[in-house]
Amino acid sequence: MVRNTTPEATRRKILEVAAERIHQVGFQATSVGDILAATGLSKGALYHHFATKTEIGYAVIEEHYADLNRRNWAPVLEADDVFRTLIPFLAGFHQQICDETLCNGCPVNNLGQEMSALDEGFRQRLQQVTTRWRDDLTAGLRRSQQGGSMDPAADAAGVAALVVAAFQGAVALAKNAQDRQVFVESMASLLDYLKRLEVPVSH
Amino acid sequence: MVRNTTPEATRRKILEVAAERIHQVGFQATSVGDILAATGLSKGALYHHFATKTEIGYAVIEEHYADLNRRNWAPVLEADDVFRTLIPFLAGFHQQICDETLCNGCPVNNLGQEMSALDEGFRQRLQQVTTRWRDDLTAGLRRSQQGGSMDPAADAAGVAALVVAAFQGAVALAKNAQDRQVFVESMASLLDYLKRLEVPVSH
DNA sequence: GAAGATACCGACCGACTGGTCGGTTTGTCA
DNA sequence: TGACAAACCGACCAGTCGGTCGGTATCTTC
Repeated sequence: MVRNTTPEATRRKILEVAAERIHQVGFQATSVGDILAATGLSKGALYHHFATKTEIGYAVIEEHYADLNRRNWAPVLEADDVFRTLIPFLAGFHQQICDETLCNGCPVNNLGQEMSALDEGFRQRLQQVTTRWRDDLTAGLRRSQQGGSMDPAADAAGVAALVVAAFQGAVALAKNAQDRQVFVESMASLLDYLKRLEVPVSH
Repeated sequence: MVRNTTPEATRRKILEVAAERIHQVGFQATSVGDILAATGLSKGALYHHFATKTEIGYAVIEEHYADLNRRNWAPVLEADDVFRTLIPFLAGFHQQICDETLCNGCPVNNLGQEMSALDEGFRQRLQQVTTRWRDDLTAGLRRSQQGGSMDPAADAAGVAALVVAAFQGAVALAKNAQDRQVFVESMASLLDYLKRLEVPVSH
């Protein structure tokens, strides 16, 4: 037996497998035994790194889903003109995402619907991810309003809330229908709205 | 012991309790024992009326959630001018719904996120409810376009998809945040969009 | 009023769950 | 080199779950 010199790798492996399984079937339907089988680890190893199954769930949110969400939306949130970047981003989103990912739904939304009523720790962590996402978008849209690309009369916080709600809702619809078409349709109308908030470039 | 002369009442009781529990904590977290305790029935009675726990879930969707959704949206979907009715409906929705219901989320969306990846029967039944909702809304909007109240250039199916997606997403956001404010904000922006699709009444 | 169906009872069952713990191997450091 | 801790092993445990089944009481039908 070769002792693992980087126990951190074991921890990461557990989290990776757990994140995938949880995304696919949810937290409750993911058993500790499943994670063990998929990693090839023993129960002792797993419970050496995590005190409970719940803590694995927490860690998955904090160390996987939070980053995943931020990485996905980074091109928008870190752009100079968030509003102008948002439009082509949403328009092209359905092409950059594969069927499998879309049909598994948004991990944050999935977990939220499944767990937030059952465990306050889940709820708070998931809410934090969503709130940050929405806050960052709001701040970006405000900058675009000041920069003159977005209608200053619009409520930036409201638009951000709608974008997040519509996005998550559309992914959920597509997941349930197992069909990306409804996602594309919803986003098309959202884009139609956003374009109406666009201020033409003046010279 | 007094034999129940209306066994249908027993069945209804089971479904009522199950629907409430499932709405609150989800299907997996609702145990048969919970339902038994809440109804005061015996296990034998329950399994006399339903073959499996899963079938109780199916029946709850078909006999409770489907109707619930249709009843809630009937004022809009059965109106003469669906588009014009939709706007005040959405604007007033957050007042007609109590905190508890809003914070439990939409049953259809909750169950969809939790179960559609686990059981095809759940997925199909839930999809049917959502699809019907969306189709009815699409048809109504088309009528409003023909009637002249809604911009005929807009894509009715897309707008309907956005309304459903944004609505479900906004409820989910409010549930996770345990705060109706984000729901109100999202709906306000959705309304802003819808108003832009409104054709002024001509005389 | 006998026979059979319906409604219901609850003790019991096997499967599976998350979690424990005594033990073993391996690396580190004095 | 010996002591100690970290990493890991896996048999085992108590509890819960969905589901079964032999039985009983009540209603209906002939």
